[in-house]
Amino acid sequence: AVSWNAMIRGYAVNGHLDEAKQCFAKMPNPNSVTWTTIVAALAENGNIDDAKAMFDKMPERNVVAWTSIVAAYAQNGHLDEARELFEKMPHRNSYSWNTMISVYVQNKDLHEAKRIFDAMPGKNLVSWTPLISAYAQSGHLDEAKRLFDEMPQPDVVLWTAMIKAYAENGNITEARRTFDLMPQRNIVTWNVMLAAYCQVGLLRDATRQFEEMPERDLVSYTTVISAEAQYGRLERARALFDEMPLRDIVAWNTIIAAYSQAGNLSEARNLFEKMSTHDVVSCNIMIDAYARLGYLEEAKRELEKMPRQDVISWTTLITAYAFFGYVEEAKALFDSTPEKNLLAWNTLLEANCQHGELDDARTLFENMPEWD
RNA sequence: UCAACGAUGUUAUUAGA
Repeated sequence: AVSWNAMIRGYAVNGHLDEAKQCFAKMPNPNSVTWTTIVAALAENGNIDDAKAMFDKMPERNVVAWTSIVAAYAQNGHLDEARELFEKMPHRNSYSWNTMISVYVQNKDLHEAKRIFDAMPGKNLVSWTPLISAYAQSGHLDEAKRLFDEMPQPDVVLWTAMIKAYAENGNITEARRTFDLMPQRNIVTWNVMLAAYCQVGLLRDATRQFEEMPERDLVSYTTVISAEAQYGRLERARALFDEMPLRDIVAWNTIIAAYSQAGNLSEARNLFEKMSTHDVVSCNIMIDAYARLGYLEEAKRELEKMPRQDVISWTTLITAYAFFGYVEEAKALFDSTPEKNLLAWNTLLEANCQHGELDDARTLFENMPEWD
């Protein structure tokens, strides 16, 4: 069973869900590990209903199974169901509690995260780290630091989170001090420091950091490529991209976005066609590449070609239509959006206001399911 | 022994500055 599980997991992490399922179907005696692997894999690919169906079919459900279905709902945006299941599960271990903490943190509900945290018995580093990050992200750097200082034995992950916390709040000096102070660093630590320099536009320091790093991975390259592009140094970005020993989809997306932002649609498209696979982000970048130059039809066609769109695909297109003055078309697109979430409502509302269609804006506003 | 939790890179909107 162990080797079967390894196979299934291998397929799952590489996105080969069908093979994973086939393997599962052929397997003589799936155990609880197998079931949980499948549930998690389904959820990661957005099949929350299938994941739940699997969970319900399980012959027995242990803490791990319960925790993964909780995480599954949360990953797919069903926060309330996640919470409900968390309350309902027969036993909770630290993984379960920690999952709930980071779920609330990801949903920017710091209060609820804190409540779970306070109620949690036997907190560990994994409980503290997301909370500290959340404080920093919401501008409460002092509180983040206070919690950090309370930790007797911070590990690399927590130290690195603290560097990020300083960097996010623009304190590059403290970020660097922390970097120098910590007992050991790993590649993520180096990358965070690298990104910190990039974010504040210290590209010289970033480049030096990049060269001094003990090793460079995909993230290191992509961080610098993106930064160079952002500061208008497209040539350098491209040179780095070409220099990469390996390129993943994020690296490709980054360089394509760089060309798009520079208005070089033909090279963006050229690279897009050279890629072996596209994900939602790649397509969104292309939609934007067309849209920002006013090629709205092409942008729309790109969206329609996508196997499935996300909020960003729609807002990109709707905003572009509105931006170029096609408010009616923007509205039509909005109406064809499968899920009208707050973001899309706001986008359209904004469009109406900008073009002086205040009556429409008011009607829209009054029909919104919620406001922020 | 294999499964579920924390730190890093790419796309839109708005806000901040």
